[in-house]
Amino acid sequence: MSSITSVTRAPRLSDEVARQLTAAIRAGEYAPGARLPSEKELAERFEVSRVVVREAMSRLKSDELVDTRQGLGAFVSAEPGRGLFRLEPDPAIVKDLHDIFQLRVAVEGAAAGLAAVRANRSELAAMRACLREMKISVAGRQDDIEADNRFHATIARASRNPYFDRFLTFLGANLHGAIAKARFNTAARHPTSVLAVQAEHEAVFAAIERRDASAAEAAMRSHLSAAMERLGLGPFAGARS
Amino acid sequence: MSSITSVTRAPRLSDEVARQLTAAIRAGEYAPGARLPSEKELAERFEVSRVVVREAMSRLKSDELVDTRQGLGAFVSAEPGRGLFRLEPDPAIVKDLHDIFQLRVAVEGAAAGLAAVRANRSELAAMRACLREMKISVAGRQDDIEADNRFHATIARASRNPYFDRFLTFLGANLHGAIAKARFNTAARHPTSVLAVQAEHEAVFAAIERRDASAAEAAMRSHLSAAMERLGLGPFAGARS
DNA sequence: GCTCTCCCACTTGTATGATAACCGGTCAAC
DNA sequence: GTTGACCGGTTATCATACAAGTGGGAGAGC
Repeated sequence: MSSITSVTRAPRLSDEVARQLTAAIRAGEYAPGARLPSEKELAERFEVSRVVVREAMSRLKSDELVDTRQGLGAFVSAEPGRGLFRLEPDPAIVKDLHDIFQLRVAVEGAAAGLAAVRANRSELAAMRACLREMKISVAGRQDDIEADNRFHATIARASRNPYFDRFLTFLGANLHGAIAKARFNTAARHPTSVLAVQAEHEAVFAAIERRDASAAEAAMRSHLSAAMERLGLGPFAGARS
Repeated sequence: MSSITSVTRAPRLSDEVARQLTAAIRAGEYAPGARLPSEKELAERFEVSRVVVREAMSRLKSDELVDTRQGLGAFVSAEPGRGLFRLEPDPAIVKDLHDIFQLRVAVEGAAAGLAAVRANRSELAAMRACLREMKISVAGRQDDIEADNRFHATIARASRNPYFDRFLTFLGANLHGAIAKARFNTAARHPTSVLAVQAEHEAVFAAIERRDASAAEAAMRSHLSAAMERLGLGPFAGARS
């Protein structure tokens, strides 16, 4: 085993200043509406130049944490961090992964319910096409992740609620890396699960096709809950009793 | 009617540069992984100083749209805007309001289901206290928005999933202003709804207290769906059939 | 004493020029 | 062929200056 490791690069000063200011505001050190110290004073306090402070402030402004007015100063927003929902990059902790996935189960379940009511003919056809593709892969004992993702994305789109769509895309992008890793780790232990997955997908689609919102939601939740277990994340605790 | 209106303040240059760069990246003008023009070149192109460009870049970095490396340049992220979910401030359009509220119904319903399984004694007590407070207000034909919000927040917390909690707080903050406005507009038309609201809240709590996840979820959805209708947003289309 | 105006100190916004740190490539030296 | 010094280009940081906006206080005018 070699002790060689990638070196830790010195973090940018503006990153660090932004981090500390964000933390201070979130901790309530500066109440909403309160005025922050001037850029000059912050620069002295952090022992950096004003440019660095300004770049940090620029990020806080973009996060709607503060609002600045020329000649007056910088003020903490009335509702800090209101227009923004952030997820830590690459949630490595299993607990976090479980919780985020749980959120996805809830939202995508509801999306499937809506899709059952609202999906049009072309969207149903798209889902059917994905199922066909996956079935071919299943015959070869393989999974087709690409068609899988497309199937789920089509359902999200068919909910006809762009916020469901966007939020699921967002969650998907954040879970993607972690899922791939978990899939790799547990692949050997569940060699036959591709058949189960295919059956679950078909159950979801069948419910959507017959316009049964309640069944579609239940089927999607059941599918995703099973997926959670396959990934070693434990079950969706609050599922239908 | 006076023609006096608030003056339009000249936007900050860094805001404008950040806006244009963001748009360009989102439009795919710079593909993921591609290198952006150097700060010097961007400064010349936008006819601003390098400071302005750097402040704009600082925001793009914070949004995880680009990644910079000293000596190399700025590169578009592999998955632009991955760690970030944004909502437009003050969604005025009823359609958007409906869609966002629908998302909330789905998530908060699931949260109630989880709370039924996981809520501890102190959380149940907190919910009970909120109900009592609201009941007092109901007797005086008034609603107690503060206790109402606290009731919902307690359920979110009792889901024991911080992501549900945070996301609902986030949605709540974004809906708050619009809800207040809608409430004001429709208050006169629904003078007796406070009684209905109280009954709905009690149904939610009763289900949570007897640990019935399915009933808690249904009750919460029914409550929020009714709330949507009271606000003139139309029903939650994909509700349990 | 009251009011109005002007001025000043302070703050943020922008520009400029300089230096340090860093990167990839070139090319001579060995 | 490998090494290592060097170079041009890029980001990171700094110092300084000036423009523009704000609020308050000094002081004139009444």
